[in-house]
Amino acid sequence: MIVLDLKDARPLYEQIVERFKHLILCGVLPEDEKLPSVRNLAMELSINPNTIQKAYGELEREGFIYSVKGRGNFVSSNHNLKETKKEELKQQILALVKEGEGIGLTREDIVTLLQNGT
Amino acid sequence: MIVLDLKDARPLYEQIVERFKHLILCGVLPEDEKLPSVRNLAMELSINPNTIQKAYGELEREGFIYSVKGRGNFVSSNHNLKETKKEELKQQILALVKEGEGIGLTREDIVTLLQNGT
DNA sequence: CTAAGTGTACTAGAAGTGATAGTACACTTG
DNA sequence: CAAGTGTACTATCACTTCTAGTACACTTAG
Repeated sequence: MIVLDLKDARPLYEQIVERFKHLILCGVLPEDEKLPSVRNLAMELSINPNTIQKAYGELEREGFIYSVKGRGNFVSSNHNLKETKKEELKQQILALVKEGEGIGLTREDIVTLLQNGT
Repeated sequence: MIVLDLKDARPLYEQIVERFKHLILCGVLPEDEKLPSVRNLAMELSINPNTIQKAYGELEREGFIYSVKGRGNFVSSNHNLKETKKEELKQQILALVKEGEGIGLTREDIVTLLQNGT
């Protein structure tokens, strides 16, 4: 379910966070689905349980999952998360487009890009 | 000319590199313009000369500037750099759009975004 | 030629972050 | 009760960033 890239410059816990965010936003992990336990996932990925805990802590802080002592971590409702993520993506795209305008990349170029991928 | 954000999570040398890249790509710094000397800029920014040297080394490695011993660092020709940067931006935008499609962000949404900024 | 300014290279150390290792405790479930 | 779970804590190692200081070769202005 989770794949790590040790050659990636980003920290392991960050990769785990991002991977779970994606799985949750795309609906692969439905609401109230139980995530792998801290110790299980650590075993599976051959990394330290503390690293998983750090990732889960971050996911909880950002509202993607909720945690129940003694039972496990579970997926939160993802409707609001989706809308937030959509807005975030739009702002990121807009920022890139604006950066491009400074060096001669037109909005027509972008529309063309969206149409045929070049 | 260069402004540092100490609260930024990114390393100082990386901020310097990005700032100069922007100034060069946008034409603020024309071809063969002389950059501030390592020691001068370090003084001005109140940071260590080694940090400037690291930034200049990176800019040279990436072809944005060239260095002449005893004289200084100078801006390279920026035509190819611009084209490369444009392609890079287009790929980044495309990647974000594809990510958005997975959670229900349509290409029409993007076109609307480009038209009126929302 | 000399002095000042320049790029470059190197070592050393402080501080912060990421990851590991190990332990401990409270809670839930079977 | 036993096993599995989340959580918290300390200690340690490795790596990166940044600073500090030194040294040397080159170019230019005087």
